[in-house]
Amino acid sequence: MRYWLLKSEPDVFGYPDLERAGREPWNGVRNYQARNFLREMAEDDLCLFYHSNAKPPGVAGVARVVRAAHTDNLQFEASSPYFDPKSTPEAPRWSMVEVAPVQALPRVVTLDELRALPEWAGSPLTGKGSRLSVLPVTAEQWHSALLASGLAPEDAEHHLLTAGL
DNA sequence: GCCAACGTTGGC
DNA sequence: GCCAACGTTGGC
Repeated sequence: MRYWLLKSEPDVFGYPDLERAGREPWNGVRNYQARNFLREMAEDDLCLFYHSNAKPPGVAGVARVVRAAHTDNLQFEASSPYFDPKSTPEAPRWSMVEVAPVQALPRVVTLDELRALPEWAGSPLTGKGSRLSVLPVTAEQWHSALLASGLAPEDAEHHLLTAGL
């Protein structure tokens, strides 16, 4: 059981959109490092849903991986912005997972707040100029972020989160 | 294999 | 809207 962070622009697809959708393919990732992390994800791994390009940017919710990595077919669709002419069905280059909502955080934990937490020092998220959109989160980072959101400590425990699904 | 040009991300 | 940081592309 691992923890991750997924970035999404709320103007395009925010945490409330995930709640409405119920389930969403995390497609369109076209960065090799991010793709490799997607491929490491397992079903029931938990994700911090991060709002990028937001005011303020920060973690808005918790999501769960409901399907492990498989082919992102948008890479084959010429009309898609995520089309990759160099990829072939025989050797697909890009993968996606599917995620489902777990719960909205009582309060958005902003990037500034995360930067102030010692657990987040050295994370690709808080580093200057990092653009990585899928990244691993340590258990310490996970708990510190959820506690900062105002979740009761017992609710910040992942097994209670998953039990409440 | 180098690296300049270019496109994108995402905080500010 | 700006622009720094970063990844990718492609000429050589």
